[in-house]
Amino acid sequence: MKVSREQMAENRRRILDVASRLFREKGFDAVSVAEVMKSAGLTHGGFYGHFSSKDDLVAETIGHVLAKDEGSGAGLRSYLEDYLAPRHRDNAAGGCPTAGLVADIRHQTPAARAAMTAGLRSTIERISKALPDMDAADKRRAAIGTWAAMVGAVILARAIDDTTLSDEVLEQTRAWLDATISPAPAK
Amino acid sequence: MKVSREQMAENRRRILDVASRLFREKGFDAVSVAEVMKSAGLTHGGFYGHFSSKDDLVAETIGHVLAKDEGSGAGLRSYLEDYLAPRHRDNAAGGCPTAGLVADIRHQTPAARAAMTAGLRSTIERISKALPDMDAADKRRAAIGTWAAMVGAVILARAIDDTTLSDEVLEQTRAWLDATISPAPAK
DNA sequence: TGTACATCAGTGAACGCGCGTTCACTGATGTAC
DNA sequence: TGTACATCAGTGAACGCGCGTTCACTGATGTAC
Repeated sequence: MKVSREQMAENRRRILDVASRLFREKGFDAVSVAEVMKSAGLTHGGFYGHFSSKDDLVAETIGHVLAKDEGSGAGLRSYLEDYLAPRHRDNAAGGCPTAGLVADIRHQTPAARAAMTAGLRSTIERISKALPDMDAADKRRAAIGTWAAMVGAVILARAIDDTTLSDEVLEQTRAWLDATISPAPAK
Repeated sequence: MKVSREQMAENRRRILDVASRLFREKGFDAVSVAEVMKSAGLTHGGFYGHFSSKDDLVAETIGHVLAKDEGSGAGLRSYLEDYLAPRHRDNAAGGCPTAGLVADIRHQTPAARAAMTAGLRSTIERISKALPDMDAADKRRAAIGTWAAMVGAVILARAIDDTTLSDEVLEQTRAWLDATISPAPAK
């Protein structure tokens, strides 16, 4: 049966929300169109009224989730603390879309890669602005290095089988970044 | 037809070599058993004489490729230079197994995760030993942070659609790590 | 404002396809004599 | 060392299954009067 225009827009939003969680949790390939639609409370046949293909959903989802992911607003130090935490590692579905999706992007369509590239560009700029006083070139360098280490550490920690080592990777990376970001903030 | 014992052992080795390249290039899910066997010069039916399942191949491949990946032997600085290079980014099939496979491991069997964890543990130790003089705790911290940034940077660089930004991520991470590893090596 | 009907969002059965896996068969290997 | 035959690595057709996608249908929406 037909639904109202607002209902349809809300359905589309719910499909994207649910897809972004499922994709982060399981990866693009391991999530079926039927699973996304069922999780959104719909049947799979209606999918193609909203998206032209599963690839289209993937690209739209990346744009959708990165638009929402506008940082905490708090300082870089507390951002690091939340990011490099077991809670974040264990919550891929609700966690950073970059950490959850970036490695899979290599095998997706050009539209999906473009959406992810835009997200990465803005994240690097956001981190750069949050860095303490240094000249612009140093800020950009530190922002890129810091972001690479953050994403890398969460990906490594999620792969590791052993909680002790996994926790250590997060905690040591956090301590190391804390130290390198401001070499002497005193105590 | 039956083949000699040595031939069979060589076939198994070739399957693992070919699988490790294909998995790094396309990801575990996107490579079929038939594709691996064909690339190894065999037919798909013979696969189950060597491995009990595709999951088994995945786990065996990780052990196989990590056993081979015994570092360059050269110094850490030249390792960084090769690792954080466009040539490495563009050669996922022949590149670092960690950068190529670690993000996918989350969705694999416990055996596969255990093999990857062992590889990560030994890589961290290897980097730790290659670091210049500092006390043991600092070495381990720097090794973990450095490794996270290396893996993260290559994964980010491979996701990015824009060569300029991708090159920049590699180069800035390299420069940043170079600077943080030895704060004042003079010139 | 109230009615008549064209529109179209969502339904669910059905499709073709590629996947992992199985199995009856083949013929070279390698052992027993 | 040479022959006879049991073994078994590899072959290729076939299987069941889940996937992305299509389509005839339904019935609430929202527009024309």
